[in-house]
Amino acid sequence: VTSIKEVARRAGVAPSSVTRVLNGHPYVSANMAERVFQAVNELGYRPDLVAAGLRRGTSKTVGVIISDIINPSIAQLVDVLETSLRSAGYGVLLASSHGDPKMDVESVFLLRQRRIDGLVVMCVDEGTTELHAALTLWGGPTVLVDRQIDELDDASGVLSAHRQGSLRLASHLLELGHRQIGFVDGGLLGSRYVWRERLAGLRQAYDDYDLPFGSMVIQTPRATGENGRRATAELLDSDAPPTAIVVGPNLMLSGALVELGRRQINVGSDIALACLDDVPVAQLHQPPITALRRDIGEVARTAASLLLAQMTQEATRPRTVVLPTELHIRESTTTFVRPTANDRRTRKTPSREAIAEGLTTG
Amino acid sequence: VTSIKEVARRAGVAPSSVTRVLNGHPYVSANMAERVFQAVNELGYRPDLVAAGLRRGTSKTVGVIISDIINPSIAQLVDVLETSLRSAGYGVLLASSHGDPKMDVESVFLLRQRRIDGLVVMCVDEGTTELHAALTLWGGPTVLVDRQIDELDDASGVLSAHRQGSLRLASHLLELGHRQIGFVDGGLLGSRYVWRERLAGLRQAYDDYDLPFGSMVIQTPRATGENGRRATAELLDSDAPPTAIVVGPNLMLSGALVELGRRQINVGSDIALACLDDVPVAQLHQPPITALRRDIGEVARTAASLLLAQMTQEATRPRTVVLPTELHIRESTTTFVRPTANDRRTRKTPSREAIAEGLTTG
DNA sequence: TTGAAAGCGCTAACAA
DNA sequence: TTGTTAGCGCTTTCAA
Repeated sequence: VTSIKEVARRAGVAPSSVTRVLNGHPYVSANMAERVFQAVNELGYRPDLVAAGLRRGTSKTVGVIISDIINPSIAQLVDVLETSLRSAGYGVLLASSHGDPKMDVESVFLLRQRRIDGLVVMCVDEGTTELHAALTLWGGPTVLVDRQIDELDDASGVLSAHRQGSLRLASHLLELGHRQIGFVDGGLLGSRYVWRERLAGLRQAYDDYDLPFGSMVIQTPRATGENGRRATAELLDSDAPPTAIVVGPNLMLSGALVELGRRQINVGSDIALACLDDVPVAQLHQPPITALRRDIGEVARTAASLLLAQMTQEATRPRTVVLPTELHIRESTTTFVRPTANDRRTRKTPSREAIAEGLTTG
Repeated sequence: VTSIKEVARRAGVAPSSVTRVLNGHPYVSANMAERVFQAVNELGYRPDLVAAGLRRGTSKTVGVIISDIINPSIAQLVDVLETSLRSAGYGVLLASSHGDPKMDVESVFLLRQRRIDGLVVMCVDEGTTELHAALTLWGGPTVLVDRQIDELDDASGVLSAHRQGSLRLASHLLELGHRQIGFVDGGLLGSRYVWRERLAGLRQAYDDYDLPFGSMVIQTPRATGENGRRATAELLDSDAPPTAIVVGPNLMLSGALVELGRRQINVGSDIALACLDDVPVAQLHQPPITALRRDIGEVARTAASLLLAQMTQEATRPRTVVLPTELHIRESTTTFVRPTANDRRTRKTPSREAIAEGLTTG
């Protein structure tokens, strides 16, 4: 309500001088600075960032496109992202697509209309040409999180090494003698990149052991508890039920645990179970559940810093950073009586790091 | 990048005419409208909402202050809120406090600087005078969700009938013969209103049955799985261990289940268990867990519509709406062998609706 | 070191 | 029915 003019009038100076004082212009007399500060305090003046942005050509606002905030991992990402960006003076404009790829596209347009300085993309489907077109049209600083768009060459990216993680987890299970691995994840509405990489790692593990691909893979549209439960039931009811199950995080894991509980199948002793994200429940569960861990906070902080670099430094080239995934082996897979002990074999290639990616690429 | 001037030039009209066409001004010739639309399409023009907002004095943006988006209930609220507001043409600026009441206050100032048209408050601590001062200074359309600030008389509110729900749940347990009820919730960093009301309902239930208050109440600072587990352990290790446990949602519930599992205490047969929110796990669990349900989507939609009413209709008085809570009784409480059958008694007042609040108040 | 003036992109009042 | 003009609140030349 109080504008810069009122402050100027009260301090007996010109509006431009108020700006100079507040923005730390080098040439201001101590006398004027003091008068301005006093007026500012008396009036409780806070500059209008929208007006300033219009003039400066920068809004100090970042758009964040998310597929579905109900997913706790995404919620955490948004949380840390907001913290990092806020401390750099940026506000976060949120656009959720609720699992609808069309909203991904519309969000890009809407955020662009709001003059965002940068964009973080955690969309539903990064594979549509409409989205590629919209992002190209936008053309500003962009970071893709756990998504890959080859058609977009001037965007930064933060990826987790899902393929490597999946490979390690599957190798762990194959090493223990498992041959039938059930694989349940909510991939249809979510990142294509993550799904593709996880599956590739799984395939590679069988390949490394010179075994035929023995996984039954179920991809659910949404990562809900009911879908997790149903997919688990489907696995258990199949002709060749798995001796080990790998399941997506959060509600999917809960759903799987519920179905196993109903059938009185004990995790660890009757079946091996592992989770694709190291969520709290995995650690709390008795027995503790083997899981892949990635540092979501670091993913978010990296995304923020890549974006800030692009927004503040003109010359910054977009970069893609791949962050590591760790396998945390716990009792849910280690206490299992070896299912096919007579068929033990070792990896044909000695190094399990064969496909390890470099941690950063230009 | 393309401004209204370029559109005007291409269409051979004045900029103001472009505005008129795009904003549906009544007096525009079909001829001009067509030329403008064509130019708009050719250039892919989308008006700059920031500039329009500066001129109009309205930003079509709403600020949302949240305590912690990690909480799935809050995530869902934000999700539905965003949907409702977006379809009314508003963008959502998110400000998370990460459990720090000071950030609540700072967020109000920051959002104000960004010229928001309205504010949704789901802050960490609605009880500080600093926040009251900041909100009063802001003075625009405001909706408090599950929070109550008496000092603020021109804000709308959406509340859930937590007291009534808690009363019903506790009555249900007392009716079954339980006398020692363990009560675990993460209230310290979160809404004072919710905590206060839930506790009041619990107290009232004992009162209605003319029984001495027999609950052991544990308030954890954050609603984490580990805190839920630890509080449950504390209850079970106490001198008078409870025969029934009431626990907060999500991770708190998971934590409680874990601790009971570790001790081989079977839910339903060895102990009664109920949850303060009807989260998916409560329904999936075997046996299904008795829970209080509120429609979070409706809470969010109500908040959105109250805010929209205040933002669009000048004369709208702020309102507070109380939405119902339902008790869903499931096997986790009904299969329990009555713990103190020799001490059965009925409620002294016949109506359990004694404290039922009216569903809406001015 | 400070003030006056112009302008960011849009819209609304006024004039034609 | 349409064009011209002024101005939202701020910042940035330019001039003093």
